[in-house]
Amino acid sequence: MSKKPSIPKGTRDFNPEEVSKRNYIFNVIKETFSLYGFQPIETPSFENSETLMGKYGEEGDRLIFKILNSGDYLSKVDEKVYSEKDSNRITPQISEKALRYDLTVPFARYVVQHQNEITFPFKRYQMQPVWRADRPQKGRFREFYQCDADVVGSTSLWQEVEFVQLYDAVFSKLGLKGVAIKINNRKILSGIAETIGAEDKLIDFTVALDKLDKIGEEGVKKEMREKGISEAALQKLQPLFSLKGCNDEKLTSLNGLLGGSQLGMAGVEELRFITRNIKTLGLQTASLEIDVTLARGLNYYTGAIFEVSAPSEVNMGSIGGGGRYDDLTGIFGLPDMSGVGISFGLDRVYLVLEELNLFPETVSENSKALFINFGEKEAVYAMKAITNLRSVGIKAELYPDATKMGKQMGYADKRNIAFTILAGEKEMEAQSYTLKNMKSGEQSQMDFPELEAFLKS
RNA sequence: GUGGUUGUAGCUCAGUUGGUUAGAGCGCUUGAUUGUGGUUCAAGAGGUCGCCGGUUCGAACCCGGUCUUCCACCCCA
Repeated sequence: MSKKPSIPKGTRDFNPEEVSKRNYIFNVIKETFSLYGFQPIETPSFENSETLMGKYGEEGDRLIFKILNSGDYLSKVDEKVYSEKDSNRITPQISEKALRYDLTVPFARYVVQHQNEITFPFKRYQMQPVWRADRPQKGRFREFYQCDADVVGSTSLWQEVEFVQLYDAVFSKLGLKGVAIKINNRKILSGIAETIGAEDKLIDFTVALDKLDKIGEEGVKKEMREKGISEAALQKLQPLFSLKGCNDEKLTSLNGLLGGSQLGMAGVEELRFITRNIKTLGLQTASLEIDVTLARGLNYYTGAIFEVSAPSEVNMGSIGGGGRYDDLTGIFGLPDMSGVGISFGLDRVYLVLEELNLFPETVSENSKALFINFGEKEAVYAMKAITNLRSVGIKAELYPDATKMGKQMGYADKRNIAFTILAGEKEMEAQSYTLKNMKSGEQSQMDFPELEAFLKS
């Protein structure tokens, strides 16, 4: 057993069926991105460490896969640093490159680097794997795909409106009904922190608030107290926990709560614009819900924050997220470039569709028909037909060996090929083919035009 | 990073207080069936019990370490 080869923790192999299903999701997302005017780019799977390090917080830095330098990398290490055995200080000396951790930061780097060639607003999509040195668990892998669409160079809230539509379009096409797109605004979170006098504890405050649906009101309050948020502040926060009703009602309540905060009010206005227009335009199957407890990616979001959760019955966490960041390219020296984007987690969407049995049967990239091999002369006859079928786009193949028929049938059966075609001496004489439906067992003899027409339908 | 969990045939799993030769179902191969698969029947192949070490007359079973699986927390897609 131990001698068997294996793959690293948190990685996966994909069999033909799985790849077909993944491609199906991939294509739906790609087509939708394209339909909304986004254009594809790709970036390298690894970047210079300084491009990535420090962009995702302390936790993120730990999760970045570092690539060891080539050659005698230890010889260049500073003696003193080496003797101290401090990993954090040695790492930059032995590793100058790191695997891509997400698609947003490389995109920011791309925009800054290519700013003179880019026409703004720039709408790009990108669907590539990313790597994180996380401990794997349900729906969490060390190598997984993200599908991102972002716009940079426009502060228009119509972008946010379109992203909500885009989420709705993709999940509707995938047959994932009733998805809730949750939306919040970083400005509201800052505004609340301001009103309760906890600006300096914004991160602690939002991280705790984010857990509301998991640990409940009391749990959140307990965590906030532990982080040093005063009892008076918690008192002021009370209306937040009982925020109810439709989006409009929530916004009205928030207005009251945020009375003193200009920033908070601005956030409310932004949300009002988005929800109002979505209401006017309508959504196919998804719904848009304001959720003030939503607090993701605070490291760079400055305006709207999106999150799409998997349906509650599958227990998967978020399958997509995004938001607006006013200053993403600032860290690379290009200030005042506002951007907004969303991301789909391909692997999690896959797990959700699989669990809910939502993959259409037609995603298979399997052959439509297998020709039985009766020997050399018959194989030539079959190959002529196969060549013609392929030229009109019908997937067909010949069983490579002239073995016993039972074996060839069994092969078609196991590969789930819908039809087998018998072309032996009998058929050759009549210039015909015997087509067998592997599901029903029915057989019928026909000439080539009939065969082609049948397989094409 | 913290806590737990798992590992026995290709797959899913049994395996007694530590005791001869480690089992089942499914799958696989062959045959019944020389132009018919999925059903049935018969026969057969297949395992260094994750790995390393320890305790013991004796270990799949007990102990330690290690890797792996899955799960929760943290964080995230």
